[in-house]
Amino acid sequence: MDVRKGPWTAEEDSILFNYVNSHGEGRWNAAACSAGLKRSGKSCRLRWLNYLGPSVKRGNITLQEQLLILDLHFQLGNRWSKIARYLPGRTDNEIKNYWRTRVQKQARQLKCDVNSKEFRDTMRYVWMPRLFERIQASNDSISAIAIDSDVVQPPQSHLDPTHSSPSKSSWVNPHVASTTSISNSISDQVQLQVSPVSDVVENFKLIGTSEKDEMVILTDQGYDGDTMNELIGWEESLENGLWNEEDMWFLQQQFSG
DNA sequence: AATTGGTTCAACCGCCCGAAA
DNA sequence: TTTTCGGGCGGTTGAACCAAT
Repeated sequence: MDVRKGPWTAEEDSILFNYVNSHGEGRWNAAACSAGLKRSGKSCRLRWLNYLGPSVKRGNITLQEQLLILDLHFQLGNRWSKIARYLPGRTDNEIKNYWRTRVQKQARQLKCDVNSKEFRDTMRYVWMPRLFERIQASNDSISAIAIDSDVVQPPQSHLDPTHSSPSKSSWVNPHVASTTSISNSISDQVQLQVSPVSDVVENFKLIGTSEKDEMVILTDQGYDGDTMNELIGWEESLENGLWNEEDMWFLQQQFSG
């Protein structure tokens, strides 16, 4: 039998959307047949979970979400579906794509392995703290999230005419933190909306005060002068969103002395 | 205006696991 | 106990898009 592959049409989307809405999820092979879709059950499941599902959140990954992804990847590795559970509305596919297109790209530009100590330390002691600072400085601050902490992303879909753009501060699921065993991490700070106390954030506080001592922290992580120079001279990074001009200024303040 | 090279992301593939037959 | 099947997962691909030349 002929099974269609490739991009889904609006008509196929509509058929699957209506079918799942009236029959529920699961039994995807049977669903594909019953709905009259010339698609594999797998393809239907994927389309629903990654695109059509009412909880799928669209739009750019926020600073908070970036921070969560980095922190969770530290703890869980490439367990995309597990990471996705901490980011309501985001799919494992989306997170995996973010990691591959943004994070791995940074490693390539630094000419180091994404799993190397150098790169992991760069993330942990430079990139993540800067993200955290930017979150605090922006309107997306954690205090703002705390105000909205009881707001969970409402169901939405591109097929739903009432669909509105996601609220910037409504992605936090207050139920997640209570079910996670991950502790003392940024994910907890964000999920629980409490004041920052994690190791990473503590280190950031130290680094962020621009005191000379903090260079010790960084050099203790194994950076030599050349590596630091590469970091500082890494101006292409300005263009891809991970570092902004303020970041580069910050790095220069920290490392050029 | 056409071409080229890089980036993004939706979709597929292959493997694995657990439940049911 | 073995086989089959549905579903989940991580890795990979390729079309669409965009910016630079």
